[in-house]
Amino acid sequence: MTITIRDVARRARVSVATVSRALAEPRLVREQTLTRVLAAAKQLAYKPNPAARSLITGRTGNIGSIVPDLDNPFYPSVLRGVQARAHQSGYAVLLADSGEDPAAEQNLVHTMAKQVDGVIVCAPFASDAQLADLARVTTLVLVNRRLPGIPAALMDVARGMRQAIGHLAALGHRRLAYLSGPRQAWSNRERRRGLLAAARSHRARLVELGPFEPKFEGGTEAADLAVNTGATALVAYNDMIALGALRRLVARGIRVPEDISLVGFDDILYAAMCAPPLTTVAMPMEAAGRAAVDLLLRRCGDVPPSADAQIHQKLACALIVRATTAGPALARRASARTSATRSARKA
Amino acid sequence: MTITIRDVARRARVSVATVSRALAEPRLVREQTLTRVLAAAKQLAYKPNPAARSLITGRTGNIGSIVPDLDNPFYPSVLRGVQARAHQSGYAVLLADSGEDPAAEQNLVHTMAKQVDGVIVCAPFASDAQLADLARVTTLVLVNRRLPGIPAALMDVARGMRQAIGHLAALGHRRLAYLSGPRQAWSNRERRRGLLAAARSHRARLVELGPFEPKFEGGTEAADLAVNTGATALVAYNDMIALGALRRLVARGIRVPEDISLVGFDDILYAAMCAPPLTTVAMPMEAAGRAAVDLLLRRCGDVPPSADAQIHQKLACALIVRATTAGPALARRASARTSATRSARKA
DNA sequence: TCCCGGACTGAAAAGGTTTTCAGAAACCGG
DNA sequence: CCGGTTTCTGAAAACCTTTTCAGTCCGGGA
Repeated sequence: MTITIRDVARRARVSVATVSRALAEPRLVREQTLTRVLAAAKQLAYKPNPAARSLITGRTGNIGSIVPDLDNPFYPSVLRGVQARAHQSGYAVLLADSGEDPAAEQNLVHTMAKQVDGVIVCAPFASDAQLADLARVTTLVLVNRRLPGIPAALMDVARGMRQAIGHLAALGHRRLAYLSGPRQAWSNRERRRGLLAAARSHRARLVELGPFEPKFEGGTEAADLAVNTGATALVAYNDMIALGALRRLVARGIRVPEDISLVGFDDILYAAMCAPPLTTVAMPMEAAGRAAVDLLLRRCGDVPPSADAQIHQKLACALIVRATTAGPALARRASARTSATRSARKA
Repeated sequence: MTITIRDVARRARVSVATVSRALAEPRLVREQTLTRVLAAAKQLAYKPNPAARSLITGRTGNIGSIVPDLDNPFYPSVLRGVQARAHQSGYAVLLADSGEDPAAEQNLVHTMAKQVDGVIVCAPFASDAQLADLARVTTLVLVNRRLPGIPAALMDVARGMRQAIGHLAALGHRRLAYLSGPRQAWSNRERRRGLLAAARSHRARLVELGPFEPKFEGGTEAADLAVNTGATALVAYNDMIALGALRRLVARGIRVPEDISLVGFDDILYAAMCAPPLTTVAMPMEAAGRAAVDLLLRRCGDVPPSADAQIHQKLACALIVRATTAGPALARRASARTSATRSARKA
């Protein structure tokens, strides 16, 4: 039933070797035979069996892709980039959701290893050692995580933070609060570091709150704590927290941005959809996905290794000013009217 | 370098056949040999080569999964279910994004066909004929799409719509507007049908608007048209449109739900996060993903086909009442104040 | 005329596993 | 102790492709 290379060979009256060559390296066969083979292949709708091919070549044409949580809109966006670029290069994508569990991540990579040419992994929680282990079992590319020796698609978080804090400082904010994400998360550490540096250079006071779960609920919790700190502007670990905080602030009658400013991080789809639309630092998630694939294919030797090939690719972030930031002067005036911010000033 | 079944055989001093049996059908080998083989396999960290295996068995252990757009939060949720269930059953998931293009869908299925045991596809736009074609090239399972003879994970949209309209009718609404999704989309046709039936049985007047792009922008457009129809309640094709409409209404000073009620469809993550939180019909997306995998594995013969096996699995939807619906009495009073709704009443 | 090289093609090995078939070993009742 | 099962094991075929190696054929130079 299933049609193989022998069928094509028979129909074109050549050997299987010739068919293989005609399809893989056309310049190795005579013009006349080539057309005969191609015609036969087309008529029979021949599709090479990838299992047989990969058995002998050792390559699979697949790329693994591990994300911690498909419900976090950040990752589907990365995936989109991965998927698009991979398909463009003739690769298929194997998807796995690790459920934020580093142990599961390990397992997934191990089981995947044999059926992919490499793995792209978003692993905010795994330890450096764990990742180093994984790099030993397969070709690994990280997204949003820097580790010496392992290729990675990174984002210029420091610059994004500088822009965000610069924006707030320019508006006149001097007292900031950071709504922290999970303490062990690499990206939280990195964002925090960027924030600290930026705050220092702008001589802004900064209090750190949290850690909070990087979800909507975490944000509502964060908001309640933040209003008591006297901060005039809040910088959230990510948009989910920011969105939760936004909603909670509004629910408590604290106006954004009049009473308090709010900056998110990531620029997920909803950041533009909420009311008021969220000022946030846009992370180039799709581009990161594409970059990761490029790095991977370069590593796999599919692409000739050019001398200037970096193993770390850093992508630009950009602050997107929407409607949750404004000057603190308004906030001070307004605070006389809401008990929430009044008590916050006392603190 | 790579360690094969022969290495295990040699170390356990048995034949490769025995190793294969020990790992696949342990009851076929003697206790004593079994432990020897298992020990050897473990020591060598032996992992069978899936290519070699699938070459001979004809099965791949992979499930293909095609979604039209990863940016629509509906699909990552489905994917989550697919992924979880598949992994649970020892299958890997091949992901592809068709970009809402039925032609690309065809291609993807064809290229995937050889490396998967079956494909789960969300194809709102493909024609029945196209899908029937695909079912001929591989084992196909549809999500959210009914077609005779092809297994599918469906959702009880009609019931969801009945609940939604019943809810609005109970609040006193008699004039509804449907913010339609893409005309060719199967789910739009189905939701529209459910809505028409429900509206009729509640003797509510219904105007149809659109079609709109099922995105946030489509919703803003829809809102502008809807305010002129005199409808007191809006039912949107999906949450993205509803969210867009919500934001546009609020921006125009039309209060939701006081001036106009709004019901979404899907219950994507953001539906609970916006302000006010969206009343919507929850679609069991993750459950649908799981159900699709179950149907697929049953079709593949992995699971013994029980007599009562349905090829169509229908999952329940449920209206989730949040804060965008209220009685129209308020709306009427309020309309005197906003020119938008005043002009709408004239229309 | 002969030899050499290049262009093209075919036979066969290799890749790692499962599965069939037949043979060996163990067991049982007689 | 023997014939007949039953249980267990091994050799080898099969899966489909790529790739190596050797060969054929042809033209051109000596």
